Parts: sequence; structure tokens; C-alpha cells
Amino acid sequence: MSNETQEQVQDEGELVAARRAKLEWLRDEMGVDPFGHRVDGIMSLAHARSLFDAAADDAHAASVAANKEDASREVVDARPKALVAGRIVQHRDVGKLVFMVVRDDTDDLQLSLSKADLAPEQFKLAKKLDYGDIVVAAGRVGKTKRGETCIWADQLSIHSKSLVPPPGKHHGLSDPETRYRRRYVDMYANPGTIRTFKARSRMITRIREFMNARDFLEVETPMMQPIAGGAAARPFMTHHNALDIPLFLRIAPELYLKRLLVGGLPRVYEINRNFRNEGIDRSHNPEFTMLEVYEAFGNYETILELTESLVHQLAVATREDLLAEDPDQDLGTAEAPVLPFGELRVRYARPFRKVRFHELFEEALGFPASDIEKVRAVAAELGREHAPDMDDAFVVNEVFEARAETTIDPEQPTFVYDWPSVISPLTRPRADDPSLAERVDLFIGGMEIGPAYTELNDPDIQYGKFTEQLSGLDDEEESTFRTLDEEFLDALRVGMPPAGGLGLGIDRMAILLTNSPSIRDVILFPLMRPIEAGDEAAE
RNA sequence: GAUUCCGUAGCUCAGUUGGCAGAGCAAGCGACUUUUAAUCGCUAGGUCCUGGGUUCGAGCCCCAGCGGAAUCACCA
Repeated sequence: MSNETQEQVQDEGELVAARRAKLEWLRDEMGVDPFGHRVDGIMSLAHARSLFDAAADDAHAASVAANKEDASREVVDARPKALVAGRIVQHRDVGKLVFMVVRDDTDDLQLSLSKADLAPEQFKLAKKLDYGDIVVAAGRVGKTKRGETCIWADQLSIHSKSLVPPPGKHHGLSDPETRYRRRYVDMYANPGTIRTFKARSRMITRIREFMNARDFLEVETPMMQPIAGGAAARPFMTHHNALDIPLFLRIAPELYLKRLLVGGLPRVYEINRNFRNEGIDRSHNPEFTMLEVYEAFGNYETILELTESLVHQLAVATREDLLAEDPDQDLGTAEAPVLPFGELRVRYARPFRKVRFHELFEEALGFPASDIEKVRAVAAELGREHAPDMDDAFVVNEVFEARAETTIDPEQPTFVYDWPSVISPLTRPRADDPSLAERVDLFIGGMEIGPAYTELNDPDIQYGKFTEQLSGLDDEEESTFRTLDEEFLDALRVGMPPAGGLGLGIDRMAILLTNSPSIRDVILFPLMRPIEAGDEAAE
């Protein structure tokens, strides 16, 4: 066990051995630190490329030609200077010339190194560098004879020796497991990865700008909660030693954000992680990011407007980003963006479609949800064994999710509203029909993006819905993590203003706007099963 | 948790009817002052995911396990 690391080093193979030999060569014979040092004034590769000056390049070429004919005529070089850093992703040694392509988070750029331009040791270094090494180079921005924009380097130094064999230079890294487990390799091998995460970051910045512009206050509420409320999901459990109490990682921030409405903040939002101990698939990761919004004296209609404006605005901005990369795309118009999502083209023009729950139900099933005999027949078809003793409204909801939700046009953002009240215990029932909740859900690309509610602020009705919900649970669930949140009810009794609220899935929004197939492609480090060391796990 | 598919060199992948383990790139040595996945010559590189089984013989067939992907279930 103790010499495992040593064995590992020995077992790493010839590729690593070759790199370690170069590491020693750098230290012993070249006298350089293979892991570099501080460098000031580095510019991005995209910026360096933008410095290219055709006139200066032509003048320099003419000056070199003149000098060749008549050595007394000095070479004039007005080409712009650049200092850059990057990871080597291609390396071509052509004898007394070395070409390498370096990559940073903005671009790829070729470094051209001529034996004539560099100190002898630096040219020796240029020939020995590997794919994966991080280098710093200085020189003039120009072009090669073949027209490639490059930096004709006169200074070159290594700032990190990569000891690990890199993925292939043309196929990149495509194995999904390796991409998620070794994201840092994925990031340099596949430039699209960094593009995606930059797009996600921009999206979140824009959400903050949107919310702040509407005078909402960003807040942070507990991630560790004594009672995991605000949603129905299995929580992760932990323990606080000093207080000797169980704690739950939150499944939603809702009950705390509402306490802030009680306290007198009229418009609040939070962008942060929720944790749900459930399955993992293309649209679920155990930890995921939510935007939650509460607006005093609003309702589900004001929140619907807010949601539609926000999503539309994000789509407009995303369209501009995509056009900046490639102007020759058909992405609709500025006001009516059409964005690709897999094989789909999602139309973000306002207004989005709005359809009542029961209308969509009847449209999809061919009979009204009130025809409970037929509803239960379909539920039986679906193989829901527990359906017979289930409350009618739950059965309706199951059938809706299986047969109606799937009929929503994935290319047309759609709000479904007036959901059955029983499935929304934190939502205010309609005054004219208490069986319906003032709830609206946004669907895009076949995914539920987020629900918006008129929040329930009557403490007595809320108490009733909580106890009703708890009575339907078995002992294990109740004793482990479903408890009546008395403190929240106390807050409601103090008095919460009427309000509208929203929960928007940030990861799913990122999936849509970055045109990614899986939530794992928009979460930097998605949860993976750890690789067990040795065969101790076998049992 | 269920089902299906996948796991072969650093990467991307072939591998026929069960009969000596393969290619391209990457790597090592050599050549080359304009390469663009550079080119040319030579060389090296394998726990075929793991463990059993069948067989004269298993990368290939069977069983179990591990890891991944997709679909389903769970996630109001």
C-alpha cells in the first residue's frame, strides 16, 4: 500500500517517462525551472491575432527583400509586438524552423520560431517541447508564406511541463466519462467546452442584471436547514456536531425567501444550489442551480410576465452572441430569436403560448379530466398500480404528465396554467375554483423550466395543506425528513404580503441556450461514481 | 432500482467463423528554413475493464462484478 504511488510512477509507461526525462533535461542541462514563474503583461491570443497589421507586414517583407539585395540597407520592422501564453496543441518541427499552435481560452494561434531569431538554447527548447506544455512567447505579429497569421517569436520559455500524455490532437477527447472526470483535460482538448461554460456564466450575469434592473434584491438563505422544505424531494442528510442536531442540505430556498417577504423585503431573488437525493439523468444532477424570485403584491400573472421577459431577453442576447461567432446563421430576428436545440429550432418570439392545464389535457387525451372513469382507465394503461386508491386529482396529474405534457410543441415555449391544487401545496388556490392552483409552468424543448405561483399566504390554509400532505406519508419518510415547519407557519401568522414567486432551473436554461445534450455538459464537475482503488470494494 | 448497449495502445477506433493483438495520430531516434492533422526513414508501445467458466485454444461464447451511455422509474 505504502509504495503504491511509487509503483504508479514506474507503471506510468514510456510516454510519461519521456516527459519526465525532458523535465530533468530542462532542469539539469538547460537550467530552467520547468514550472515557470510570474509573467506580467500577457495578452490573450485573440487580442494578439487582432493586432496583425497588413501594411506593417508588407513593409517588413519589402525591407527584408531590400536588405537581401543590399546588406547595407537596414531591415525596418514596424510589425506590432505581442506577449502571449498558451498550451501547445500542435507542434511541427521543420529543421531550422519550428511551428507550434498554442491555445488559450480565447483562441488558437500559431507561433513560428526560426533558428535565426532565437537564442540557441531557446531554439533547442522549441524543438523539445511537447503537446500539452504551457509556454510564454514574445515576438512580432505577422504572417507566414502560406498566409497564416502568427507570432514570429524571438523569446520563448516554458512555464509548465505537462507530464501526462495528452489526448489526440485531431479527435480531441470524446469519451464522455473521461470528459466529466477530467474536465481540465476536456477544457483544453475541446475548445467548445470553455465556450459553453463562458456562455453559462454570461447567462447568469444577464439574469442578475435583469433582476437588479427590476429592483430585486439578491439574497443568500441557508443551504443547511433543520427541516428540508419548499419541495417534495429526498434530501441529503448531515449532522452538526456542536449543536448535535441533524441538518439537511436544502431541496429549495422557498420557505426562507418567503420569511424575507414577511420581514419586509418586497422583491428578492437567490441564485444558488439545491440538493436532491434522487436519480441522475440528462436533465437531473443531484446538485443543481435555481433562480428563485419573490415579488410582494404580485401574482402568477406578474411572474409569468417577468419569466417571459427574462427568457426572451436571454434568447435575444444569446442570438447576438452566436451571430458574433458566425454571422451567416439564420437565427430569426432580434425580437423573434430562433435558436437551435439539437434537431429543434426553438422560437422565442413573445408572447409564448399559454394554455390551461385542463384545455391541454382535453386536447391531448380527447376527453375532459372531469371524466374520471376514462382518466383512471388511461392511468391503468400506463401501469400505475397505485392508481386505484389515489386521489382523483393526482391520477389526473399523472395522466397529464405522461400523455399531455409530451404533446407540448418543444419548439414553442409554452406556459401551462391553472394546475390542480393538490399538487401545489404552497400555492394559492383560485378564489372561483379552489380545486385549481394559481400556478403556471414553463416548458421549452421538452423540459420543465420552472413553475411560477401566486404564493399561499393564509397561514390556516397553509397549515391544512401541510398536515394533509404529511398524513399521506409513511412513517419512515415522516420521521426522517418530512416535518411540519412550525417556524415557517409562525412567519405566515406574523403576516406575509400576497406575492408571486418563481423557480427557474438555471442548468436547464443553460442546456437550451448552449444547445447542449445533457445537464452534465453545463455543470463543470457533474457527480460521478468515484473510482474505487484496488479491489477492496468487491464484497 | 430495471432494461439495452459499450469498455482493445496516451487519444480516436478496427478486430472476420473461436486459431500468433491491428491502424491512424501521439511517443523515441534521425532528416528537413514556411509547416497547417507537415512530410520521409527507423524504433518502441497491450492486465483486450476485473474475476470465474466452456474449449485443444477466448478480445470474440457463458456467468458474476466494476465503470460509462441511453431509455424507464424516482424527482408535487
